[in-house]
Amino acid sequence: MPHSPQKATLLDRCEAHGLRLTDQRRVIAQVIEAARDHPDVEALHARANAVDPRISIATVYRTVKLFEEAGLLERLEFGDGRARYEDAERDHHDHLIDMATGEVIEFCDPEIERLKEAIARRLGYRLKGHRLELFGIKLKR
Amino acid sequence: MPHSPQKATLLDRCEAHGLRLTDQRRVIAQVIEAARDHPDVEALHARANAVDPRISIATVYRTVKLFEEAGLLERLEFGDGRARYEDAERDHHDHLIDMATGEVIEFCDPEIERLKEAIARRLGYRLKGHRLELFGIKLKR
DNA sequence: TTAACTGCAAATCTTTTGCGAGGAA
DNA sequence: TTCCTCGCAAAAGATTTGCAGTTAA
Repeated sequence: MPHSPQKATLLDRCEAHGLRLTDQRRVIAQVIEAARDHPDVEALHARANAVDPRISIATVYRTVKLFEEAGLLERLEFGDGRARYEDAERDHHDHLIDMATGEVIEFCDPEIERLKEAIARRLGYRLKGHRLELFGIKLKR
Repeated sequence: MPHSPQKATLLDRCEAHGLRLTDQRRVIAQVIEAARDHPDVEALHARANAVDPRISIATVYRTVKLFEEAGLLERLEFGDGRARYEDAERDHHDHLIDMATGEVIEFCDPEIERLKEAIARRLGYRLKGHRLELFGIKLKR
């Protein structure tokens, strides 16, 4: 079976952007890449500290901001007052938040993506970013 | 020409919810209803103070939270760290944010609304809330 | 070498809350 | 009368920043 094309690691993309690679940034990038959820800064700091306890939370804040400004990370807000982050290189998707449990389900619908583009164009804009969040309650059975 | 059905004022809906009507809440409700933009708490406080300078910002925070929990207001987040509010009774719409100017354009697309419902259902959820924000740059010409 | 980066602690910003006084029902 | 609400000021939570020492390139 064919395998999907290898994507550049977050670390490689940092380098490609000319960012200086420190030990701290290496660890933080690795933690983000390994994440299968949507960690906030506190969670990233905890995970990074498990690898290297010298990493301060200020550095995590500075690093996610830097990465986000470089377009390497996407900042998410689920309405609980904390920012969450995920690797921007992942295939685009939207989020459905389970209002009962806080669980976040990712999904991607090509038709809705197409509509986003079309609506922006109709309003006279080039679409640069977009965010769709659904909030729901699990149906019984 | 026919006129659209009269909607209950925010104040009436407060009363219908059994909320105690104080001078402060009356002013704040009136300010929200008169708003044609998406004011944050600071802006609401400033406008309320223009009517009655005795209204503290703590009361504005408490009131918007109360109104939101009663389902009378919708809380919006445009990614700048401050919550914004609008009357929940207004017809549903989404937002396109002009990344150059911060201007917010409202729109409503029936097809996208239908899709939101369909996607939630497909994932096994009943849709209770949703938020779509497009970020764009104005096309030349 | 040197500009960029880091940890620490203090500062900032938004939002919440304890308390005693005052007001709606 | 009896809670509920208010203003004030302090507290809390998330994020940013000044500073002086450290490090990648």
